[in-house]
Amino acid sequence: MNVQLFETAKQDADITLEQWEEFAQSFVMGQAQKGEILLGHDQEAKYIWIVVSGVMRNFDNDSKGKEYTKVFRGPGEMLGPYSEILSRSKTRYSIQAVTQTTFIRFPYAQFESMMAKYPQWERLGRKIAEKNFLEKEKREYELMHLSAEDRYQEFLKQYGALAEQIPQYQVASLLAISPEALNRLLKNKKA
Amino acid sequence: MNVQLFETAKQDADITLEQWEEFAQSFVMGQAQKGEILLGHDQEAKYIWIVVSGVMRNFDNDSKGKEYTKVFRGPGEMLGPYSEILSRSKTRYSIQAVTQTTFIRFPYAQFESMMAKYPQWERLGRKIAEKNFLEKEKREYELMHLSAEDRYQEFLKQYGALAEQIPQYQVASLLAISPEALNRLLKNKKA
DNA sequence: ATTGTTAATTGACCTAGATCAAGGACTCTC
DNA sequence: GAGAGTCCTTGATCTAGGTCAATTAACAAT
Repeated sequence: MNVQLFETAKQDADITLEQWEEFAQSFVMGQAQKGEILLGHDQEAKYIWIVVSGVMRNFDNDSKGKEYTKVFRGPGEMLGPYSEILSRSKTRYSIQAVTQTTFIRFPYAQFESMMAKYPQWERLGRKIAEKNFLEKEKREYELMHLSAEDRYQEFLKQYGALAEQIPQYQVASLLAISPEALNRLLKNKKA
Repeated sequence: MNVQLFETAKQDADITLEQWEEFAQSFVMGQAQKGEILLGHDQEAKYIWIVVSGVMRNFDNDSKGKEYTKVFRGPGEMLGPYSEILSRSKTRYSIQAVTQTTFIRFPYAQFESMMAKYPQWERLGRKIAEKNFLEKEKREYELMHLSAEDRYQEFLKQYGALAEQIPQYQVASLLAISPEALNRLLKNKKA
């Protein structure tokens, strides 16, 4: 996992192995049970998680308890309160283990100090921000242009094998529809 | 305008005046009539615009001709086919002058070469990507959580004085509702 | 095995916003 | 000042998806 991430970093921004090791000093391994909340609402936004195995998600719920999921992440992917860190605010969206997971966690401050020290890391930081931006643009497009059904198709395409590990009501919360609506949509598909 | 942008760049990333001038060599001033399309669908994505006066927008339309606006920009703000440049694809969203405008235009390649040359520019590039990301996250939140009416309130808050210069049907296309729906919403407000 | 808990399913009904169609109001231009 | 565009307004009707309520299925935990 660690190795795979380094390879990407090397390719994106010529990160050296020495630098990566300096960075990885801050890594802490951990595990979480299905459903466990790793970062709750209104807490301090400090850490980024890397999924080693399992599925994690970033979600919140409104005043009526309705859930909204921003993203699911699987093995080799990162997630965390990125926007809250950037805007220096308390967390709005929680981080949760969707399934039993193993993860690596590091403080974003460590990444920041790498960026301050090495221009290549600044570049890596830019690439990451750009990638996240592109992801959000795609999402904006889907939310604006597509029907619930078409968003579901996109979901399948994007998440592939991960999709099966995610409970239906959480998928609904990603698509911004009710669990009942998703259920009916699926029923009609089969017929 | 140029001066104001430099000040921001200086503050965000310690850009020096010499560097800024090197960058600004690529600036070309221009004007556009109300409604004029500066970058159409399916063209090569190369340039970024800086609004000097007036209002510009980034929009597209689906197969039925329905419009979708991603963003409006006013004086001192930038817009362009950012995601298309980053993903090296042909433009999906067009750039249009909403009102009579004056603008500066520069090739993104110039910005890229500044980033390759100076670490501070890499940092500036990161800050810009992060800012754009935060904007999209806000938008994702609004599209997922808020009703058309609440999105309209957010629109007023975000765009302030610019709002008055934008035709109603274009505002509707930002909120992802039909012009008729926005009109009714406004009528009910007044009553 | 039995009970408690969480998730999925189904039905009945409701509502925000879409769509279609037809007028008005305002600008321009000649 | 008469058309010709645009844009805005209003009415009638439709529909995707929401909400509420009840049932069943799946899974854990004792």
